[in-house]
Amino acid sequence: MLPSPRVTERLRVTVLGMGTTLYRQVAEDIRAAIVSGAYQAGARLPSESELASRYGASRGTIRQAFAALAADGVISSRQGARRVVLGGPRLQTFNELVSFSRWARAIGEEPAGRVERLELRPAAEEECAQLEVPLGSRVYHLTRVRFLSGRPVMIERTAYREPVGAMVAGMDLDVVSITERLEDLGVIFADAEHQIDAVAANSEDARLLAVRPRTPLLRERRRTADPNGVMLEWSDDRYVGDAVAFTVRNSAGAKALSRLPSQR
Amino acid sequence: MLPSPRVTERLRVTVLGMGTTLYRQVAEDIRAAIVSGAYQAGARLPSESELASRYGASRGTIRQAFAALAADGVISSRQGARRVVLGGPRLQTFNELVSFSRWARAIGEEPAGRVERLELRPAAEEECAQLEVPLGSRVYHLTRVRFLSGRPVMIERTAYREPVGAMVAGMDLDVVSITERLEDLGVIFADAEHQIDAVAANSEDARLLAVRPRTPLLRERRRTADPNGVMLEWSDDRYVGDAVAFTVRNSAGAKALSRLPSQR
DNA sequence: TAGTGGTCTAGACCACCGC
DNA sequence: CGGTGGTCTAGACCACTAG
Repeated sequence: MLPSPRVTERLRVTVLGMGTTLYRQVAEDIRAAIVSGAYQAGARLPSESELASRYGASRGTIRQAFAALAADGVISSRQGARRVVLGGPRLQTFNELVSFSRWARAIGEEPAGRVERLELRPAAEEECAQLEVPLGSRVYHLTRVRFLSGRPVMIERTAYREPVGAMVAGMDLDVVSITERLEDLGVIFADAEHQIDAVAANSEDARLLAVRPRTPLLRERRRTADPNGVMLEWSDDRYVGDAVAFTVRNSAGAKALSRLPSQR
Repeated sequence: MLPSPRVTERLRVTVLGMGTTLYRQVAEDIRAAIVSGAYQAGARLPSESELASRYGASRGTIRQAFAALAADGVISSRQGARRVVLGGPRLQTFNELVSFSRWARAIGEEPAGRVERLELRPAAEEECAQLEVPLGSRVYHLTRVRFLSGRPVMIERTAYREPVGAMVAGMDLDVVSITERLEDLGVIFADAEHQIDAVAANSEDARLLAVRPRTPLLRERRRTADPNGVMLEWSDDRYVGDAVAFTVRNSAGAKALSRLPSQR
């Protein structure tokens, strides 16, 4: 069941701590109650007005909490009826999706990486288009094999736009998570676009991943931008087909996925 | 530029028409202005207060409009700074993602389908789990090859839960879009979960898609639920690897995608 | 028909950005 | 520092669901 906090102004400050907000707290309480099994898939959740009085909050705040859960595909709602719990796997944070290392640790595996190549070279035509830099620009290009608990599962080939490229070049490349290191340096990753398809392993892929040529690989090409929409990186990541899968939730109200005819 | 409607109560009704709401109208206006090129990628959008006065609306309504655009990955926002237009492809509606036919028409191709098998049989263990029906239940199982402009690009193997299965069985199966037909019959598809990975074509896949065995296929396994969270269908769709790709947008605030270690 | 979510208003205070 | 978005309140009316 959901907690029933007695809320006074003083207590609320105590309960929330710094940096938290009330609607996030409400959302987390509901999420926790669902994860704990108190609300099974298909269960009807408390009404907005009940939660509002229970938390001493206004209806708008409770609606913000529900909206956050709906955006994550955790609940559904229809006018006139109570909100309903949807089943399905827990979703990952944005950061876990951009950083292989964060993702690996989140699922209890030990991430590792081996740098294959790092070069500063003129960007290929596709890289210029994806990074939105002029033709002929030079970009840093990094190739790494990534491991989960010792097994090679992915090759990443990433082009970094300046000035991020220079930061990467100046890094100790044995560091496991380049993303986390960049964030320490003040780079903010805010928005990513993932394009997912299937390709056959070429000879380099096969060698680096220790699979036979023509083995099916799951390819994720990803552009990541900062909060102003400036492209920071463009990556071609190839996963061993039976090592990984992507999951997408989408609801009638939230369009996050699209299916594209492939150009090649 | 965004339109500057003079808003009186009377005019607003005229402009909006039936079934529309003000915040949707505002969102559509902004989206149209972006699509038209009036706001390029990276451009800063008008402030909430400016739009509020321009539409004669409250700030909350304008925020609802922006929230809808942010959920679609069209804009980003940070406290203290104007909202910014993000680039990227237009997203598809939920309906276009669940229905192959709708998707095909939306990208200007002619959809077609050839029924390979339709059978009523006991559900496999995985099907029971995915459809959330008891072990031993019988489900309708449909296998179809789908074509884009005459070329076979996908095999769908779909299990329908009752009572949807019976509707499918009673249908003229030469109908191109089963999904649309079901919606005519009152079935509402509200929420979908897509799991995407890469597999090698088996002999049946190869024969039906006219490719060589072991060709890489992009596999999408999809569960679709109604607004109450009741599972309606569970489908294993396999696309020819070079025919199709999926695109996902995700931002720091909206978690829709997750990456999973594969079980098999 | 009573309850519930959907939409909307008109305020308020704060944290943060950029000039 | 002024402007902006983030959070929150306390109302209101309507459309829809469910019993």
